[in-house]
Amino acid sequence: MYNILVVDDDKEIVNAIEIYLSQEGYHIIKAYDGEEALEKLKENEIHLIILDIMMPNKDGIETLQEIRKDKTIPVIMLSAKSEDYDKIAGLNTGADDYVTKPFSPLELIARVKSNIRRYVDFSHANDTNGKNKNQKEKVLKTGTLEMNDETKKVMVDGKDIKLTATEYNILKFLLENKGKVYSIEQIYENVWNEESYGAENIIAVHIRHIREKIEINPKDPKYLKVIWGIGYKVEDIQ
Amino acid sequence: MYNILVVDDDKEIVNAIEIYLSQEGYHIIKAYDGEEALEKLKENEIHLIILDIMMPNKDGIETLQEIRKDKTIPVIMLSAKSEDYDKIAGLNTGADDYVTKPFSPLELIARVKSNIRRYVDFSHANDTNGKNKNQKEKVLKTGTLEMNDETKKVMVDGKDIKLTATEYNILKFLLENKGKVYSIEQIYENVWNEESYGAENIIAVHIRHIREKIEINPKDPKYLKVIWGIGYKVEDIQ
DNA sequence: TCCCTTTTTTTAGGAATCCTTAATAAAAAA
DNA sequence: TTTTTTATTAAGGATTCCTAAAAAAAGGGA
Repeated sequence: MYNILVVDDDKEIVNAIEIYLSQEGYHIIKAYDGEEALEKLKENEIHLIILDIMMPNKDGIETLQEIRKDKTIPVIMLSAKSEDYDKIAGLNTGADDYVTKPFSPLELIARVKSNIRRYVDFSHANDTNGKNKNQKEKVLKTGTLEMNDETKKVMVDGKDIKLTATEYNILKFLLENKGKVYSIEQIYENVWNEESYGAENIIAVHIRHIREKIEINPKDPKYLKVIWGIGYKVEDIQ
Repeated sequence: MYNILVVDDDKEIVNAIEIYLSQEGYHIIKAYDGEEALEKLKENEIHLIILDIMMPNKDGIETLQEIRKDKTIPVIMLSAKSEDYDKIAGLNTGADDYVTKPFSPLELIARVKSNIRRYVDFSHANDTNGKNKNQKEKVLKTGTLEMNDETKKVMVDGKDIKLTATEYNILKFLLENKGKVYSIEQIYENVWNEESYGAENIIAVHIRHIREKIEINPKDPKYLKVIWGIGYKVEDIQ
């Protein structure tokens, strides 16, 4: 079975997580600060890490950066509700997912399962060719539209495009899944990490802004297309 | 259908909740304190729990902690007005959601549905073999008719077909069950997720539209056939 | 901290597209 | 032929999407 490293200075939370996840058949290894986490990571074979952001000694973001120097295992960040700055910082430094406290046990379980599945699926899928798919593709591309997720630069026809954070995230999500059609709800839930609740126009507005920036003729989009009654997609162009 | 355990010492509230939720097709099991709740939980297969925080004998938080020792089903906490301390305490001890009293029936129903959708529908689907059973086959096919449910593309003889959302859903339903014959009522109920109520022509109209798009000769359909007096089917062709 | 700028969300109106209804025609069964 | 069932057609009414602009929130610099 899989070993999960749980890192949080709040012992109650660590214990609670242990209860939830061990019921699902995972084996839990605990750490209470960043330093300890790095030690445990060396000593054990870990398949996934749950990492709190606010911690003494070495906080979650620093710890994550250390981890990422030589590991690509999935990391789920834990952050207190309102510190969404941390969310972004965490995600930009290599987290695979995040969960806000207080969190629902089932949500945590779902995310753990999903991240493990993705990780395991990918690592089995590509023994043959040299490229490691665990390292997510950093440059996303369709037609003449390019997005470099490391530098956060977006280009169309070789020209720089300046997107806002939200616009970037929406485009990134659709570009990572180019060709596939997603409903407004799905887009919202994937980009905001929250349940969508009547947030339909928000997407429409951002879509329009993105189109204004990446499309030659926003009224007849080449990349960001609507599938009437179903959702949106980014066209997959060779 | 789903069984919901409702726990509150106020019988009126329990009865009110029963009325709301049974109208939505849920089966309600009642308990009036924490001890009773734990008993009912042992005796029945419960899919979701609605749990009041303030109760005699054993309060909601204690009860929740007991539950969490060996169950991971979704729990929605009920808390009086503004005691948001309880909310947080409840969530940190493993609640998945909470609703404050007084609550609107619609809000409660929405949260129940959302929690069941997120955590119950999917959880049992992929235990046995590697493949997720909920993940239906992505590409549906019969003869030269192909449907890709990820890209929402439909092709006949290699040519793109543009269907509307409803047409797509009808064809998808019949294609997922190719060869089988469904009555107009069954098609309506499966595609609209509502009781069919004399809405017979609707299907006929859509069927005609689909035929116009996918059939060479709509009057003598090759794929979408009528079984006179019984219903429609999509022919299963190798 | 406050102010200014930028970004995000909300609101509202209009436009495009699709769904449903209803009426009639055609086909199959009785 | 009569009855029942399905097919066809066309027009409102309803959805869904687009657009603009203003309000609200977030970010940045003094």
